[in-house]
Amino acid sequence: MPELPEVETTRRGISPHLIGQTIQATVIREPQLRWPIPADLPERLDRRTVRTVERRGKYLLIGTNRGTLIVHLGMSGSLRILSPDSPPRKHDHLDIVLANGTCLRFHDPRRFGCVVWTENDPQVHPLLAGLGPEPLSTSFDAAYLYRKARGRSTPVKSFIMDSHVVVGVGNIYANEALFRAGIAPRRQAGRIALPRYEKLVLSIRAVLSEAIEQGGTTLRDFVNENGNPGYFQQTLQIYGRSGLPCYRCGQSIRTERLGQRSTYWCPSCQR
DNA sequence: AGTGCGGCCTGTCCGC
DNA sequence: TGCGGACAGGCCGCAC
Repeated sequence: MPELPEVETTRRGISPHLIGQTIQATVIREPQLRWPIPADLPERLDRRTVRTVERRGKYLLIGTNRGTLIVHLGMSGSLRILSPDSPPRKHDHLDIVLANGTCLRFHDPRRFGCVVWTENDPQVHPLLAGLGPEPLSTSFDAAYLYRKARGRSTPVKSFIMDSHVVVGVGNIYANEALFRAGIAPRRQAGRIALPRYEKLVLSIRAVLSEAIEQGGTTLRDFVNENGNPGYFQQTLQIYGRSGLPCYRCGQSIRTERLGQRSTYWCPSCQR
C-alpha cells in the first residue's frame, strides 16, 4: 500500500495524538513481521514520552526520550488511533497504549511491515543510512538525478523506485510521474538528457504533493489514522488504466511487467 | 557496483 | 461453489 504520500498522511494524522504523551502499555499480539518485533519492546517503551513523529522515506520515526521506534507499513500496513477497549480485529499486531486513554494500533495483513527499536540516532540505523534524498527536499533536483544515472542501464522506472536513488516513489507514483514527464518507463536511466530529468523531478514532486493533499491513494486497504480512505485514486491518470484511452491523446494505454511490477504507459505520449 | 530475481505474507479476484 | 494461480501499494538479500 503505502508510498510516501500515504506514510506522510499517516504521520500528520497520528502526530498530534502522540506528541507529549506518555506510553502506558505496549501489547504485542503478533511479533512475526518482516523482522520480529523485539520481545523486550514493552519494557523499553513503557513510561517513555513521545517527543517527535517524523518520516524518512517510507519509514515513520516515533521518537521518545529514550529511543526511537522505526515503523514501516510495508504493503498493507496502517496505523490508527482508537480506544484501547475497541476489540482488536484480525491482523492488529501491536498496540501502544497512551496515558490519555487512546491507543496507536498497527494493522498489517501481509506482515511485510516492520517495527524496530533503536536507542541510537535513527538516521545511522542500517535501514535508513543508505537512503537517497527526500523527493520534496531541495537536495533532490535534476542535476542530482542526472549525475546518479550516469552509466546506469536500468529502466528509468526501476531507477526512480530505488530508495537508494530517491525515497518514497513506489509503483503507483512512478507510473504517474513518468506519464506526466512524457518518459517511457523502459528508457534506460543513463540515456536520458538533463532537461528531461528536470521535467521528471517536477513531475515526481507534483504527483507526490498532490497525493498528500488528497490524503493518499486508496486502492484497496489504505486508511488514515481515523480509518478513512484517501482520494488521490480519482486523480490517477495512468495507473490501472490498461486498454483505456490516454487522457492526453486518446491512444490505448498499455501495460506490461517491468521488474515484477505492473507498469502502465501511453506509447504515444511517453518516449 | 549494478542488475535482476526470490522470498516474505494474506487476501482477492478471475478463469475453469 | 470450489480450486488453482496470478496479482497486489515494498524492499531486503542473494546470486551473477
